[in-house]
Amino acid sequence: MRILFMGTPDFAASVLDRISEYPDDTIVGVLTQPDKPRGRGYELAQSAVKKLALEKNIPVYQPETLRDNAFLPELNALDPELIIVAAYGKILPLYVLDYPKYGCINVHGSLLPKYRGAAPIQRSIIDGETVTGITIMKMAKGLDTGDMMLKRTVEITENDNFETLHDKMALCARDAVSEAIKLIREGKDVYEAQDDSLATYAEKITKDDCFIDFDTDAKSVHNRIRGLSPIPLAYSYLDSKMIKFTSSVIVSTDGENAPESIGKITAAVGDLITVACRKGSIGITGVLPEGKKRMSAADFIRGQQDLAGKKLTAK
RNA sequence: CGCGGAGUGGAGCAGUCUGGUUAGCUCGUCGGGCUCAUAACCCGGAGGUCAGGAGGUUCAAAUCCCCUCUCCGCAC
Repeated sequence: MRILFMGTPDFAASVLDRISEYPDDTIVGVLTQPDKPRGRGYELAQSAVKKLALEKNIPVYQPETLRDNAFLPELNALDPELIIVAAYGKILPLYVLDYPKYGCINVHGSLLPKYRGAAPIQRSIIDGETVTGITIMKMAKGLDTGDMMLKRTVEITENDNFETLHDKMALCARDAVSEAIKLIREGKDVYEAQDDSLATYAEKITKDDCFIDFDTDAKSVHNRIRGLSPIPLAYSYLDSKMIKFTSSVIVSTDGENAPESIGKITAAVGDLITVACRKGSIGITGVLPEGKKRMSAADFIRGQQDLAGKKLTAK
């Protein structure tokens, strides 16, 4: 089958890595987001998918826009029979969706119709979910609203963070996609409509999402920290400097704390910085201070004086 | 040339603004002691050309000036 792949981040690259190995299929091309000046010094950065595609000598296309038939000439030339989309980051116009004989298949990182949108993996951890999964669906006009073809569940353990869950999801996604391709090839693909009334949305993670409000229970704080680790990382401010948290443990879930002590560092001993939440307290085990490198709580404590008693604040 | 922080014994930091005795702290490490025992405690030791430049200023530079390299945070 002639397959056109569309995707951008790591998650998508993992899927591409798998399907590009199948002898029965040919990846005729890859669409990914254009290189953009990113990072310190505004250096041009290539997407994970682009890097992989270049390694595998797959033609890469990086159109700024697909609208107004902008990609139609290339589409005609590539003539894909199936389009597979995984976190591409652009809306596909109808002329693209309708082109391939077998349609456009999307790999999404949640059990739809829950967590439609850009950041399902992070959001599911932040919300404290214990199960999530991969859904393969036929793409429709709306955002992640298409009819579903197959689902695979993935367990979220208490110690999963964005990275570990992401990796599990990526592995699962590769399997799901290859199975989907097989079903399509055999004509055994069947679809089920989503129940829109159960839909929830996992919006893109913003800076506001990363700020930790300790005025909540310890578990929520922990979920936020792990859901955003190792990137972009949850943060707060200590002595007017930003400090991010790379990992944490729940110290206690009980005990209401007085409003004035919320966010206060109650202890900084060994490898644990204990912070009071509204309910219970959280133990920070890894930090990234502004201008510094990632380090363990123990290292941070060593270099600080009188950590205990200080307060984590909003700016 | 987007903004900013930082390079000091193995680790994390202080000292730099207001140059000047043996470069300090919390750990780690090595040796010894105490102890039924210990990651605890006590004593002692090793380990640094203060990122680099046979640069500049000075009687004197980790500290002030210049150049290079590297790392990092923000923003995008």
